[in-house]
Amino acid sequence: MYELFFQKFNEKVPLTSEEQEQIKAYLTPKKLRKRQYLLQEGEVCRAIAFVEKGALRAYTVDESSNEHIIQFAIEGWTISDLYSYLTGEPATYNIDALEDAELVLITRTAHEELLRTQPKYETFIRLLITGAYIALQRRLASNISLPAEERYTCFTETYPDIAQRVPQHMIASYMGLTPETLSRVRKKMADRR
Amino acid sequence: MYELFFQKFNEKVPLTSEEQEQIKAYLTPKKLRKRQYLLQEGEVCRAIAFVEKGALRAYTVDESSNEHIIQFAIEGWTISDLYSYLTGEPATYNIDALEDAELVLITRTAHEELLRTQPKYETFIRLLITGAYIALQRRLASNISLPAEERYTCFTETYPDIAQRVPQHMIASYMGLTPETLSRVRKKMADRR
DNA sequence: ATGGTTCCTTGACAAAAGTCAAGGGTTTTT
DNA sequence: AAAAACCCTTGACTTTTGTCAAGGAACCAT
Repeated sequence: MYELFFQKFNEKVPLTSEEQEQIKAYLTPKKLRKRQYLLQEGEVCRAIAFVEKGALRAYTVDESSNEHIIQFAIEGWTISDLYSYLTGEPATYNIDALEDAELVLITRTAHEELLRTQPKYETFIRLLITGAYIALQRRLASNISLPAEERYTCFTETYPDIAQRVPQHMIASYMGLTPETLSRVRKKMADRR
Repeated sequence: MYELFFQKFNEKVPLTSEEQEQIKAYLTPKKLRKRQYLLQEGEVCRAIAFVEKGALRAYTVDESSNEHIIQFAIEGWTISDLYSYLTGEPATYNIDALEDAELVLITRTAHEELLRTQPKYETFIRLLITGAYIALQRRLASNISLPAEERYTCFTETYPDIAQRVPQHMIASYMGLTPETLSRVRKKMADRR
């Protein structure tokens, strides 16, 4: 159940098996069916979810009830409303499963205990967030400086697995485009070959 | 010289004065004149810069030699090409001073020493990056889901100080707009009052 | 002081993206 | 097996944004 989680953990910070058992005691497994919510806007985000299996997304809904996809997460990645998680403020994101999923949850209390007692956990989290920050900065740079087509190419090259598993209209939303526009961009690309 | 740096540090992680002196020994002060580079694309980013005074920006230059502003930093904030800093890869950003500036540099070697020897430093860095990550996620959300005008309003409300100190065309670039478009957006807003 | 940047604005036009509406192919549900 | 929901595509049209060009104000440097 925790294989991938500890694989990723060990890649960042090697653990002895005692440390691993110690940490494991704080983790909560959770299964989610497709379309089930992990978090709804307005609730407090109680856990960081590491994806062992399946796919999830985080999204907002605006006044015109358009969905805007903030983030995808598949095997090996984490997802949460970090702001809500850390501050206890109501979440602004919804998170739900795009496929049946198996998660490893780090609840807020587990997080705080682990930070207090296990220095390697703090290092792990620091590296995790640093990686997420760098990835996000790339995404933002591509968003403000590239035209739609290059943004899409860039996305499919960086995340070929997500591009295949997720409906196109969600990818459009992730890139800040309408489904129609992405459809046309793809057509134009196809016509050129 | 390090007042603001340690003020911010203590807000996140309180330090004894011995700890503070210990950390201070690893820091490097640096002054920068307006228009001077802190980092040029292709170099390796050797330091995280904390701004004690002044204003800086990070930006990329594309094939058509358009500048795209990735980040601003004024008093109390940090700036760097974090990816280059951590991996030693050549930087993809340029960083320069928009006003005469006083910086506190954390060099890569200082960073590693501090991580090894001073647990509170790791906590400080973790909180720093977490804050940056959350801010970036907000910026991205506003970028993909809001029209230009609301994005601009949101920016000026969140960073009124930056909005006033920085040339408009840089703010346009930061938001992924041309200077002309931002100028028109502002005109439209002004006409409505 | 003056000549040169830099910065902002405006106009006319072009390109990109959004909106609305319809249709058809899947998959899911009942 | 039929109905419903979902997803993608396409067309016609509108809105938003970008591009190119010009001009004027403010700031700088010699």
